[in-house]
Amino acid sequence: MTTAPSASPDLSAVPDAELLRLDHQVCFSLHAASRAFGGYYRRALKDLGLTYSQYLVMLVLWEQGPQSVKALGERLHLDSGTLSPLLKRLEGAGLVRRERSREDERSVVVDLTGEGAGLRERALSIPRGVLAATGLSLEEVLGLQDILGRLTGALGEAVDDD
Amino acid sequence: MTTAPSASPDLSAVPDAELLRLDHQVCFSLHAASRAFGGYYRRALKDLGLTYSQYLVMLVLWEQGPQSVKALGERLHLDSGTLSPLLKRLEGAGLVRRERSREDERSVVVDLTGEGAGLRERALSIPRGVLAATGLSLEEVLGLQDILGRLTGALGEAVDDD
DNA sequence: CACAACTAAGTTGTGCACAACTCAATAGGG
DNA sequence: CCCTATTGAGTTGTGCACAACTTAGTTGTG
Repeated sequence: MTTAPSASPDLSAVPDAELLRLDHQVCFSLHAASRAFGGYYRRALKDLGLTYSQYLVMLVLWEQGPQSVKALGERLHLDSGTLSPLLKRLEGAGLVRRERSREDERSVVVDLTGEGAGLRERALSIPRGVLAATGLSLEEVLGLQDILGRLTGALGEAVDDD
Repeated sequence: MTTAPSASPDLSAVPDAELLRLDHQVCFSLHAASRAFGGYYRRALKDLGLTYSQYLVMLVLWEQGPQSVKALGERLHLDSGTLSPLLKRLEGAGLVRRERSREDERSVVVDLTGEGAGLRERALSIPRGVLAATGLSLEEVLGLQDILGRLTGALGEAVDDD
């Protein structure tokens, strides 16, 4: 396959105004897709009494068991300002326990209660529905994940070295 | 090139538990990418005094001129509950004007002030930096947009017919 | 014309995301 | 050993997203 000329234009030759329009399209489509996902989950998770973000936390706990708030935050890219109140709500709902670590009193370990662990059974049917609702093939989903992962990594680095 | 067998497995043969893991990665990677984007823009837009969402609204106004809150909401997939306070803040910052339409007193038309229109010049340099920070080629960006657009559409429909 | 149905904005309440901060516990260097 | 720097959670304040609701204005129908 030869290089398609129109598919890899010299970026520096594209005028600012054109890029502003493109930017509109890109950040908008990402933002919109993320919120559309949120909307789907909001309905799917209503029965379980979970929000989208709470579901993400539960997924980590179901997969990887008890861990500190810090570890959860690293996996989910969230800080304590977001996690602390969220975990409090999960605790209030009886799904998790929070306990100060004995080895390091600064650390709080989050663990599933029996009810929290049991909720996993009811969550098992959700992903198939989501996958169907996306209308994407498995290949497309995997390709999407790959690009999104690289995007997140690159943007994170760009922010780090300010 | 022949079809790669592992790339299109029979989805119904994949166990629920496996999908719960995959699912984690899909919704999570989108969520994470969206927030990483937001983080980049937060810094890039600090000088302009805009948030990410305010920037999206300004992009629409720069491109398409004065329009009702409803029209803005349709373009951005946002409702008045989100837009009303956001527009109030933009008005407070002196970037937009809000005026009741004379033809239809229910409707409020949002228009750029001179200052708001002028801000576009300072925004012109942003997209090039973002594009560079993503580390993606223009083809990948366009492909991403395409998939995200279909995703949003499909999820929206899935939610509509509940 | 009257009045019921609908529509456009705005308000209220809940939850998430994140910056900036506090506080207590720990680790490390002199 | 002390004491300074760092770390882990949590709190506070701001803004976004959205459901549910209110209010005012418009449309359509009998």
